[in-house]
Amino acid sequence: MNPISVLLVDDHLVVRSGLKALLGTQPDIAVVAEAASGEEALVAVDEFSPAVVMMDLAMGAGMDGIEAIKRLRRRNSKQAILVFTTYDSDADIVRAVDAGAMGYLLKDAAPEEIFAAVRGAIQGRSVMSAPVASRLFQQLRNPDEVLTPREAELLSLLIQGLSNRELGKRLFISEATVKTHLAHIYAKLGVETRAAAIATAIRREGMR
Amino acid sequence: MNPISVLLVDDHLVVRSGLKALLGTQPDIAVVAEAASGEEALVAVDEFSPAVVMMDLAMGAGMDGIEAIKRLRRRNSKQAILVFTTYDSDADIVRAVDAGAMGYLLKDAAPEEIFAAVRGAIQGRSVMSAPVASRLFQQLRNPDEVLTPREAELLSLLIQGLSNRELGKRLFISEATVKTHLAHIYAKLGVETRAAAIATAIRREGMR
DNA sequence: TGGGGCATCAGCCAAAAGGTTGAGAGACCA
DNA sequence: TGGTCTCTCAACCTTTTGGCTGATGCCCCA
Repeated sequence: MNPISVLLVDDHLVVRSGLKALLGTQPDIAVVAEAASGEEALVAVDEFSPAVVMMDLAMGAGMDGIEAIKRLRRRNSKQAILVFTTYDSDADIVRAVDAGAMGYLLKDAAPEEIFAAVRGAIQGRSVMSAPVASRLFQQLRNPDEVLTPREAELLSLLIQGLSNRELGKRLFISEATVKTHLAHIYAKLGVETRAAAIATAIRREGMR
Repeated sequence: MNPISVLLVDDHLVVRSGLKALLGTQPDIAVVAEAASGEEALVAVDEFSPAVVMMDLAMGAGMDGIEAIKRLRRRNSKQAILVFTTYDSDADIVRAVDAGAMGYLLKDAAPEEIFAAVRGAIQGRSVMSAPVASRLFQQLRNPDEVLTPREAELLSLLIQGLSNRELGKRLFISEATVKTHLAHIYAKLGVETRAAAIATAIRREGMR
């Protein structure tokens, strides 16, 4: 049986070589190529046709991981794509799955978890880190936590640091309405203050 | 000549093993121990007395890198401490240098840069990544905008969404003092509200 | 046709945050 | 030794925010 060929995509050299060293301990897994950006990843896939692509999402410059996943998917290529990243933001998870990722691993995952994900990927099994899975389940269980379009619009201005008065002017609504929306947003985000909402939104939701 | 003994501190296994593999290519550098948290780092320093400690700042749980650096410094230990982290926020840099770090490297640094930093560290030379250096230079040009260590510490908690009361409790100071610090931070960041400060800090400073 | 969700607004009150001024203690440095 | 910086705290006042209740109009859809 041939070993499973893997392409590593991460802009950090140390992460790539760490992952390579780790995967190298498994006889049935072989790292055949590395890439430091989305662009490089596309080229490497063409050249090496790996069975599995392990992809970081946040790449320093150029094409990010999500975009790279989308482009790979658009080619009808048969690689299984695993996201391997540091953060488990709801927005990132949703976007990655939507783009066509097969699994979602966090960088602090145990080695066995990583091996299992690679082996599972080529069999069409979806493996994800526990925190990631629990976030997904939570979203399924609590659909009420989804922001309405107007709330999302307000939130996107809120995280710019605007006051209630400014939000009202910008959205052509009264301060009272702003406060109503904010109360709903806080409830959905599970916070009590505007400061926490901003912090949570920027981090957890990946908003900028 | 004995090789330079190095302790790696990072909560991510792949980063540790990547860094270990990288440093292993240099005959004059030897990784003698690894730690996954601040607590482990303190124990490992006692046990192995490394010449250089490479420390991540954001540790998943428990004591963070800054606190670990402070405690090492308090012991009069002679280790040179290098920060090795993903982000180059002004506040983190200020806090790390203040805590007693010898150098500040980013995880996407070139191997040569990392080797040079380790070798420089034991000679008392301070080596830092280019983006970090340029931030420091910019701070030198605009000294009025540089946060003091205490302000940086406060800001790092502020962007977690804490209230004034919580900030006070966490830092063992009164709310009055918190408000004084906040006023100074706002002035330095060029904002007027806490919301804007959080938004600015997270974006401009790359803070998380 | 009657809910239900969404967006809008008002008023009231309590809590939190922000602006200002002033001040003391300790560190550092010229 | 005097000046400057940092960190600490207080009192006072204004503005902003948050919590609550209740209400209207609209649209969709069962």
